[in-house]
Formats: sequence, structure tokens, C-alpha cells
Amino acid sequence: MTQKRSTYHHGDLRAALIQAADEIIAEGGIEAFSLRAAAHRAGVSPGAPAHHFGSAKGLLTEVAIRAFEVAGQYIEEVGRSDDAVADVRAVSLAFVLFALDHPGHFRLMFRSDMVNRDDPRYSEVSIKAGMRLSLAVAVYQGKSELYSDRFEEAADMLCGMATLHGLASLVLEDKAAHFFQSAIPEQFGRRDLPQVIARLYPRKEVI
Amino acid sequence: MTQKRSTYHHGDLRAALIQAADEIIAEGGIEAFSLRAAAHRAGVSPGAPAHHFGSAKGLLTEVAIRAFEVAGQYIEEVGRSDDAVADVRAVSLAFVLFALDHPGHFRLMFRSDMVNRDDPRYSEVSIKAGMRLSLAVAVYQGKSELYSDRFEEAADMLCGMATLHGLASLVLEDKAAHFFQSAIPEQFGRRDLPQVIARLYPRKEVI
DNA sequence: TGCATAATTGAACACTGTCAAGATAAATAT
DNA sequence: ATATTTATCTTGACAGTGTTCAATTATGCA
Repeated sequence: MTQKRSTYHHGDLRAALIQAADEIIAEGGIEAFSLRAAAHRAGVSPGAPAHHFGSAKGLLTEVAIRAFEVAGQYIEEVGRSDDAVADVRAVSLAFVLFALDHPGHFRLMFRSDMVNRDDPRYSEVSIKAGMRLSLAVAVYQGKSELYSDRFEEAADMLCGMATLHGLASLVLEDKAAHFFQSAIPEQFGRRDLPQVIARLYPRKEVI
Repeated sequence: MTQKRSTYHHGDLRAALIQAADEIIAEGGIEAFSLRAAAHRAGVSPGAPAHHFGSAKGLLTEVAIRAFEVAGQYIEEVGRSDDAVADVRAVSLAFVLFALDHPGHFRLMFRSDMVNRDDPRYSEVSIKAGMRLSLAVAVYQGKSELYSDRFEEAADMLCGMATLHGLASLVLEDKAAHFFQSAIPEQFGRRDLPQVIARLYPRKEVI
């Protein structure tokens, strides 16, 4: 990793820096990251990254883009059946599990102060991953198209996505446990997620 | 604000620093905050805050605590009727409106790297505000008690809170607009929130 | 009044991201 | 093959950050 290289030129510093930053965030979260630390890990001087990414935000944007791709894989890997309920459950679970498996990356992805949301590649990949999610929600909600021109359907989509986003956040930040204090013997954990999501689809409310 | 004081002792530097930090965050968001900037605004040297708060995290924790209190006021101010649906709608709207009115504070409140979540006062006030929210959700969901010992009810509570949290986040981060691109003539804004929340309670899903 | 204690300063330290000037290697042209 | 341009990386600097500590100043208490 940090071993000195013989050649003056690195070869593929750009990729090496992205990987270094990725590893740092995977190991120590966002707080562990610094541009200098990433440069050091890639075995290069502090000023080197500027040439490839312009700023720290530029480098982190690349890391976030890759994280979105991984999240997309999580969602894609759950087989698409002809059962809309099973699908939306599997996809939702995959999303939350991604957040738990990659907490540092998940937090980074939505930090607009660390990531260049204007970057077209970021927009593309984030929308793409979001579509995979929302498509399952849309199908479950009985829509054929993703973006309806009916306000009510758009609102339902927003609420559906909001629930998933909030669920991942709350579970990740350990804010979910206290709801279950008297409901389950052990501490709330990822094994309980399927049951929680099963309450979400179909959602039957009695009032 | 920044005018030099005559006396060596400030008088109530602790309160002044909290207010300074509060104002900075209100005006320029989290990014505008720095311990030194807050000290400067309170008309005091950079090392002074340490004596009162230990660290920057300590000062920001106070700001977050006050933000939770304000959020609690938002929620409390909406009159409690005997209509559970109207109540949970009003309370939910209040929560999202708080996020839109105080974006910097809202983001701070859930940033565990900037705030001391172990601080008992933080725990207390955050739980308290959360209870105001979840109580309305619980009543709407037909529960008398907040923390059920039934897994299903706890899961429903978690999902309900997750939806609100996610809704506030998405709207705040401008991620809600694109769901409505073809559904409403203008850009999605806070005036549309009541209608969105009206879709949330009661939630009727047809599948 | 004298003394202990609290509050604040000012300078220092180790960090951070960014930038410009120079050094080096690689690519390209002649 | 040689010369020149271009890309890449280093070095050193700058302004900024949070935190620490000895020294300074004011307050409260005996």
C-alpha cells in the first residue's frame, strides 16, 4: 500500500487514489478520510491528487459513484420474480443491508458537502440506483410507469422512497433499537429486518 | 456581536457562544461553523470555548439540544384534536416544516460526528421530541402505549418514524422534486407537503 | 485586605486542503 | 536518435482548523 515506488510516475495514480480513499472510508468511515491520508496510502505526495481530481470533493465523488454502483448491485442481485410483494421486499431489504454493510460509504453518498452532486456521472448513477429501488415500489404500488403525472401517485412514490431511506438511516444510526426494547429479547439487529419489511408490504392499516 | 467588550470577563460567555454558534449555523449552515468563528463572533479568543465546552463537539451539542427543543415546539404547537388522522398529519407536517425552516440545525441534530450523542441531555431531549412525533403515529396506528411488546407494533412504529425522517431528508435535500416533474406545473415546494402527507394517513394500498 | 479560584488570553502544535514553482518522466515530433 | 512538448509528481508554502498550556486578569470568598 504505502510502500515506496521506484518510478517517479505512479502508473495509474488516479485509480490508486480512488482505491485508497475507498479503503480508508471502508475501514474508518468518513471521519478517517483526509486527502493527505489517501495520498499517503497511495504512496504519493499531498499535492498529487489535485492534478487528477482538482479537489478532495472530486476524489470523494468518485468514491461515492462507486458506492452507488455497489448499492445498485445489491439491489440487482435479488432475483426479480413475478411476485411484486416479494420483489419490493427483497429490494428494500437489499438497500438497507447495503447501508449496514457499508456504513461509511452510505453516509458519504448523501453528503452534498463532500460530494459533487452536480457531476453528471454522479447524477446518472444515483438516479439509476434510485430507479431500481423505486421501480419495485412502483410495481408494488400498481403503477406501470415510474414517474406518474398524477400528483397522488407521485406522492406515494415519494413516501415509499422516504420510508426506505429513513429506515436505512435509523437502523444505521442505532435509532431503531429502542422501539423493540420490550418486544424482542436481544438487541435489535439486521436479522430482524425481514420481519420489519414484511410489515411494510403490504401495509394494512386499521383506522 | 463582535464588538470588543470592556471587561476581561465576558459575563455569560457560555450562553454567548451557544448563541453565536446557533446564528452561524442558521445563517450559513454547518459548513459555515468553526469553533474559532463562533469565538470571534462572541468577541473572544479561540481558546476560550474550551473552558466551557471542552471541545467543539461540546458546543455543537448544546446547539443541537436547543434545536431539538425548537423542533419539539413545532410539533407541540399544532393543536391536539380528537381526530387521530388530523393529528398525525399536523404533527408530521410540523416536523418536515421544521426541517425546511432550519436546514442547518436539522442536519446537525443527526450528525453523530459533530454532536455528543452520549450526552444525557441530548438523549433526553431527542427522545422527548421523538416521542411527541411517535405518539401521534402510535395513536393513529391504534396503539395506546408508545413502546409495545409486540414485534409487529414496534415494527410499525419504526416504519412510521422512518417515513417521516426520510421525508424530511428527501425534501430538504431536493430529492423529492423529480418525482413530481410531470405531475405539477411548478417545482415541488413546501406548499405541496400537506397533500403528500394526506396520502400517508390513512394509507390505503391496493394490491 | 488577602487569597484562592474561575475566566480569558496568546502562543504554540499538529493537523487540514489548496496552490504555485520546480523537478522528472513519458509522449510526441522532428 | 534527438529535441521538444506535455503530463505527472514533489516540494514548500499559505491560510485555516481544533486543541493545549502557561501566563494574565478578574471575580468571589475568607
